[in-house]
Amino acid sequence: MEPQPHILVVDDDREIRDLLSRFLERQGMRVSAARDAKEARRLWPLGRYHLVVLDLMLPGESGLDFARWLRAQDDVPIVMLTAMSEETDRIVGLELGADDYLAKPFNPRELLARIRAVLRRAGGEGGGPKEPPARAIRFAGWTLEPARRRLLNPEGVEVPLTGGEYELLQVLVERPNRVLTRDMLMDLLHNRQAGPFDRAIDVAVSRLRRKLEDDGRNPTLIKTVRGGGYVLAATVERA
Amino acid sequence: MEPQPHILVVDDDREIRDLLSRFLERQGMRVSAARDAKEARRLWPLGRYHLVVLDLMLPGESGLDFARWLRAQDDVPIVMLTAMSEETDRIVGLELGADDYLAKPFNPRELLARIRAVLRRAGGEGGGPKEPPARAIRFAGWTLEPARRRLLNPEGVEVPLTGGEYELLQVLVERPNRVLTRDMLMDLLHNRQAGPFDRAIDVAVSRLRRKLEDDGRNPTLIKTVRGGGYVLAATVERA
DNA sequence: TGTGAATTGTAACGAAATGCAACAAGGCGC
DNA sequence: GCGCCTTGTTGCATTTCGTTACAATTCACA
Repeated sequence: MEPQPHILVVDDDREIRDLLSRFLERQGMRVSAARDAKEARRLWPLGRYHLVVLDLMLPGESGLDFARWLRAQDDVPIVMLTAMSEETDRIVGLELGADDYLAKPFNPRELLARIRAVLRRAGGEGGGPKEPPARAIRFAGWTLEPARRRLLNPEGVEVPLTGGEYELLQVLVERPNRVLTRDMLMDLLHNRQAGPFDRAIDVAVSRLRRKLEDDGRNPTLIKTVRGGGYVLAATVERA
Repeated sequence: MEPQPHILVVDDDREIRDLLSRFLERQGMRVSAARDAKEARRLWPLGRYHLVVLDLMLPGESGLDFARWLRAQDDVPIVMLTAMSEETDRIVGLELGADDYLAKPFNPRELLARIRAVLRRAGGEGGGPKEPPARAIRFAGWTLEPARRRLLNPEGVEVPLTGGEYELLQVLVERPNRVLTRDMLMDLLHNRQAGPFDRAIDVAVSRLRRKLEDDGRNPTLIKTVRGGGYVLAATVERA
């Protein structure tokens, strides 16, 4: 296991700084806090931070500007906090390179979960065994190359996949012979819940099937489980 | 065959603990319950649990942390219960190694189904080696391939089965020469009870028989036990 | 053995779930 | 701003499966 993750919290609200410091430290992390971008800039070279929790609404220089500066320094993961729950803000933040986003007021526990998720994704935290194995994955003649994020057909020719199609296939391939409900797929792919009449997953599967040359009327690879979801019906092996 | 699975339920809601205890015990499982992580930790060494049902939202130490601890102890399967809003937690949970999850409020029957699925996937309990690779199953010349979710006739040609037909056949093949009542089949296939005039199973068997070229008037493979149910009359061997 | 009640087999029907083409909204590069 | 690409939505065709109806079979019992 990695030593302690070291977190930098940047927020002008003293109460939040203290709360987060206590809470995250109790969870086994080291925490430093800054009240604004200026102070954060001063702290930055003094420690090796694994992740920055950044309030967007800061006095003086905005959190977005500071995030931009951070990005220029290093690719440290950033989790943004903001009072505005507008989707656009989220987009702006994510485009800027934030790794996740949380609207205020937030549940510390949820922030913790996201911090951990981001750290794990960043490959920090002990290089857990859950890291994306960059090895090629073979199933039913096909090859999925996570390293290159591409799919090769049995003849070894690349079949172009869109981002969404790749993600879906990856999720399926990681759980072969297991029925994945639409809910789960929605969760794993988009972090959101499926509405009652949501057909997005069906359509995504349909599109993926076509690229895999799998006939939806009589599928071989991605089987439908009526009332259940979908299963990858194949044995997968990691090269 | 299998000893009683022993389940540990960790949830702070007394009503849920009681409900699950009663329900799962009625399904032939042994159940222990804990109200929080602390109590669960105390119970852990006292029993050999085959599976843990874990609420993510616990007072004191979070379910996520407890799951992490559990993982460090043992690779016991975990099924998580989550509130709808904890989307991130669900993701983190799965990444952490939970084997499945269910959003609250949940249907006990559905939980039961998932528990069974996870136990089955965990490959016979008792801490045997992991996941016996789903081998092909042969009976009376026919071959059922769980890995590909398909059926081959004695000539080796695939006979397309619908999802329901496949499930039914799988259930039968896993219990050869054993009479399965309609109730049992209904339970195993749909997690629900058969109504008094429920003919769904009969019709399903009829449809499956046709694909297996088994004459309903004089069946060879799937025999009818009047007043009882159905039996797969064949010796099965796993390749 | 004959008779009626139960039970089972299965064709037919229809509600619900799924496949997917067509459309639309938004992102991205120019 | 203007297309191209990606992806969600909608509508409709198709498939699946439960229900119903009725015929065939079995059983109890005279």
